Formats: sequence, structure tokens, C-alpha cells
Amino acid sequence: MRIATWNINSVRLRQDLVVRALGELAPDVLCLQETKSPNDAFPARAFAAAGYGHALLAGMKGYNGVAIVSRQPLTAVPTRDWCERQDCRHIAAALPNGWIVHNFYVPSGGDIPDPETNPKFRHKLDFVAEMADWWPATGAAGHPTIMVGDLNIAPLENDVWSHRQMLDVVSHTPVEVEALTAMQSSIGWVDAVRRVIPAEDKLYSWWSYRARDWEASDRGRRLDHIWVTEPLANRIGGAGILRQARGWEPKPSDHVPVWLDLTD
DNA sequence: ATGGTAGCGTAGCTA
Repeated sequence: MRIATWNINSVRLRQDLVVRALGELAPDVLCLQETKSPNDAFPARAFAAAGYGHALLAGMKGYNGVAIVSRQPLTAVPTRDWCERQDCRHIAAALPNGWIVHNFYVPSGGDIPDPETNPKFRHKLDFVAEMADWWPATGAAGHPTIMVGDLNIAPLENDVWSHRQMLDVVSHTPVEVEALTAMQSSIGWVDAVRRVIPAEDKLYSWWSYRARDWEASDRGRRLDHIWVTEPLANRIGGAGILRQARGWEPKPSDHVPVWLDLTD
């Protein structure tokens, strides 16, 4: 079973790149974030033609939006509001084997890492705290469960190009990393990708559009994650990040796909 | 210290 996740930054603009990723990675399930598309405009037909005939959608006009695309049927799992908003940042599905997949798009948090002056940063911290409060009630700890998504936080020193220079940059500040770590600890989530690729290795899933040359400067961050609960921890196989997708023509996403193999 | 790019939708917000 291969699970992949990708912040696509407009699924309609990049539907051909999604089909390319499906072909290259051949995942069983692909989770997308920042689809930026109402559900009735989601390019489901193009993905069905590529062999992915099943999809669950939570989209809206212009912003946010998450989706799960699959070769096999998906059963919707009820979600909830986060931070009292209906802003399409979470969707969940049960797979035919009973495993549950949660797909999240955590708020980015704006530019200033101060919850008192920046409501976007407050929203981000509150969102992650609500996740931490919620997991124990879901039963996920004792059930084979996968959580993927753009969590917009790079928790480890080697999840950013420079730990020292990123300490006051939103996505790697200590308060965010602590919030994410607390959420991880709430039910003992396992960072599956880091079980495969050691914490000593630099690993990124996002490079800014604003760099003159993303590849040469290589100032990336690992913002996109795949975690599993304990019942799946001994099934972790391979994992990887499709770095070359950052250069895909004509218009790449600023994120690249992250994937994980779990033995059936 | 600053500005740099991208998507949506066609101004200004979000990232």
C-alpha cells in the first residue's frame, strides 16, 4: 500500500502534473492540499482516466481545499469544524482494508510569529492544539490510521536549510514545533518518513517560489508529513520525497509529493 | 533590512 501527499497549489491549473505524479509514483492513494477548487470543478475525470476512479472532495472557491484520490473505493469518515470555521482543511476516508486516512492542510500562520499581534499565527497554533485535543477521542491510537498533509511546520533541525537562521521564521519557531510535538505525543503518532530517512539527513518538501534558483540555493523546508499510529508502525516500508517535481514544467507547485509504503 | 514569486480572479488576499 503506497500513500502519497502533495500540496498542489491549484488542482485545476496543475491537473496534468497530478497525472504525471500518479504515473511516476503509482500510489494507491493520493492526498491533495490547496486544491483551490469548488467540488463541482474538480478534475475528477482526468484522474479517473489515469486509473484513479474514486475521490472524496472538500473544496471551496479560491482558497484551501483538500481531496483524496484513490484506485480503490473510499468511504467518507466524518470530520468536524476546526477553529469554528468551515474552511476545507481536513478530509478523512476509510480504505477497503479498514485503514483510515486523514488529510490536513494546517494554516500557514502569516509572517510574524506572535499570536498576540498576528491572528493568522494564533489560528495556526489553535488549529494544532485542537488536533491534539481531538485525537484521543477518535480511537485512532488503537486503529491502523495514517495522517498526511501540509502541516506547515518543519519540526526537526534538518527539516530546514538552516536551523539557526529559521528559529524566528514562521514554520520553524520553537512555539510551533512544541505545538506540533505535543500533537504528535497526544496519541503517539510515528513520523513514518523519518523512520525511513534518518533525522541526520537534510530533507525538504517545499522550496519558495521567490528564490532565483530553488535548486541552487536549496533553501527548503519539510512542511509535508506522513504519520501513522502504532498499529501500523511495524508495517513501514520505503518512503521518499519526489524532489524533481519542484522543477516540473511548465508551472511546478512549490511543494513536492511525499510518499510512504506500508506492507499489506 | 529588504524584496523576491505565485494563484485566484481581476483588487487584494493568501501563501
